Amino acid sequence: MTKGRVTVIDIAKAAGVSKSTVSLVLQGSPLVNEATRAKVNVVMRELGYVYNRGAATLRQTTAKSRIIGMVVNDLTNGFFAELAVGVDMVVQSAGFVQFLANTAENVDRQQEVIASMREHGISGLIISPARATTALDLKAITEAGIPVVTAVRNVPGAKCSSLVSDNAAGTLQAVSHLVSLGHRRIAFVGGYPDTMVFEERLRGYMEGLKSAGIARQEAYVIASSASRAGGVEAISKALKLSEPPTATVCFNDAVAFGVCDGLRSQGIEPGRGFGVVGFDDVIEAKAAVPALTTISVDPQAMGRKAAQLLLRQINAGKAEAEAVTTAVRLVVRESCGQGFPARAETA
Amino acid sequence: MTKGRVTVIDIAKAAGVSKSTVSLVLQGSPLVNEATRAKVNVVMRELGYVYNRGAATLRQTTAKSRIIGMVVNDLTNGFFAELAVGVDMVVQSAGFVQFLANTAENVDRQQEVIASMREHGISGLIISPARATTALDLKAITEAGIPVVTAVRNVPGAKCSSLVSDNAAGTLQAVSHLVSLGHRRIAFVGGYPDTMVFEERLRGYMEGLKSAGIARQEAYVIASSASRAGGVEAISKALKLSEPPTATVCFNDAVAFGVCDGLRSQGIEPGRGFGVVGFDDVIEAKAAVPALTTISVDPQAMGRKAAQLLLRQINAGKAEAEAVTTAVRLVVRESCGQGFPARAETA
DNA sequence: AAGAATTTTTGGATCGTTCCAAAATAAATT
DNA sequence: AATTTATTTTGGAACGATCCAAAAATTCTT
Repeated sequence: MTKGRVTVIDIAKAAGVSKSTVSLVLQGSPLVNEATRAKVNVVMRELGYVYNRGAATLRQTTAKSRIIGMVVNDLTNGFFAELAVGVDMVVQSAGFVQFLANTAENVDRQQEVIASMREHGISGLIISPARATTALDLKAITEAGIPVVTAVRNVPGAKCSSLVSDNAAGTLQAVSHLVSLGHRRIAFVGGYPDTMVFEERLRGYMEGLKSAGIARQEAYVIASSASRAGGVEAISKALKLSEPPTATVCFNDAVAFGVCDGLRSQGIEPGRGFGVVGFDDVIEAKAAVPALTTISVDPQAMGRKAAQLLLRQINAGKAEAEAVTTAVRLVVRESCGQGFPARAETA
Repeated sequence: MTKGRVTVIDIAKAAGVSKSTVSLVLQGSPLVNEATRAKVNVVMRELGYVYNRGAATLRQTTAKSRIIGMVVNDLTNGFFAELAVGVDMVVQSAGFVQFLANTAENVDRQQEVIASMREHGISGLIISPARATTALDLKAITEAGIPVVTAVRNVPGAKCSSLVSDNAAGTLQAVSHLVSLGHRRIAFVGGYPDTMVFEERLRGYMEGLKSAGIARQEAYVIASSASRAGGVEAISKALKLSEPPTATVCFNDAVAFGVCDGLRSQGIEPGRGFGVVGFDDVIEAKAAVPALTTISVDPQAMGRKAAQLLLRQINAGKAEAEAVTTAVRLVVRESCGQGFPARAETA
């Protein structure tokens, strides 16, 4: 409408002050007289002024763009979507905006988006790295002094903060729970063995068995894709064993659902004699039938925590790398039933 | 390390050319001699130059920030996460980055994030609006000449392009399918009646009944929240009717899953005599047991389409509002079984 | 070899903001 | 009234890139 966009100078002219004064108002400086502040604000509203943060960022040597980058390996997965939502929540209320990019586990794409984000001058980066990410991939950005927090998965050797859930503690709790219900033939199913998360969850499972005095059985560890389909596939293998398990600790909830599906297709109802425990506590876990007993990670809370960690580092100016692990807890619902052997079912 | 960041001037000095030449190289101009271009590129790499897109955008009157805004009402919902992923795909490969913000159906928050995005100079906006959004909420940004595309839900009266799936056609197909299987008592369950999407899907359902010569029954339309829990709730109401339905067309897949849960808890196995059809075709629909017959919307494809539409408008410079509806198709899987009354089940 | 035509390079000026040092104004003190 | 002190306001000069018109270097003509 009015040629070009409205700038501080237009405001200044219309309000009868200098551009410097307008700038002062913009930053909420206490130096400016209340009356003029009010006048300037009115004029800004009237002319429909919109702040040009790019120009501001350009000038300010020290200050930041108020943009944070969020890179996620698989937004299609509810867990990571929740993570992003958690980040978004605190980032938004701190007056930042988030760049969000999905890498679909593709490291090249990941590098591209990080580069692109840097061109836009992000003040910090939260990344749930693609599977094959190495410390080298993050070197450029960390060396530029931009605070980086890895979430969910960490990148060994990278000079940045990390936030991972206490995976081993989780599966250990899961095993103990199953043991307390009387189970002894407990399998660990699902997940890709070459990831650190798999390794840690498996370790917790092993420890759980050991502390219960149960001998470890090679055949009870069944890898598969970390999806519902993977769960179906894995449980069908498990049930073909000469001594099939009576319970499974699953790599994650998606796998656990698949396990339930697979059990049902064999005429076994999960939660009645057969115990299933998941990992992640995704939203559907509560609503499923039977409701899934699982290890709660609360990805949204994790996202919030990651964002807080990052913002703290941005504000501090100095990025001291911290490694934080977030606690995890067993949520008992219905998928492990009343114990094993099956006790009386109530109506 | 080196004091401050590396700028074109540093490059120019180090390469023995003027900053203008460096700028030309940056834009891939054909005016510059191949030899010097190579030299400049080498120096840029050596000094670890990163382009400052903010500065560039400031100067260029015409050009754009290469940022697009993406505002989503509920990223926690897999459907919208898929939508965002679709947008991200084409946006990324067009060399843009996306700001992504979640509004959690909160219009105030939505307005804040839009304002914030404008300050950052987005070149365009894709929005899946919060439920209570009105044309007024989008007035400021559309009037500023920024191309806007609404996706999934549209905002009546807003001067922007819109992309919605053909909801009525979808439920109509669903009803026809159920009718062809022999069903006559078909309910429509789930969803909030005050939304346009609900209205359209309901309309398709009505039309479907009508063209099959089935009388409409008030009691067979059962609203509920558009979630799994809502589905459980709605089906339990439906089953209490004196003449309970033998099939349901569900507002969306989440509701459909809830319906399946609810049926099972009453000892009815979905797909064996009782037909369930969903809407959306979320990722889990295929993997569920029984696999869900549903209307496929392919949110990711929709996201891609929305992004293409937006980019076209950004490139055209002029934002001619278009209303696009994307086709929808019935995906027959297992949740309607072999027909009604139940035919022979194969092993 | 001189001029014309072409290719390549180049200094300001500029985008919209913030910073700085200094000026203008108002209030308080002698 | 003349200072001193505190409060407000203000013009340039940045920030890092792009644009423009014009200069410099190169190649082509005759």
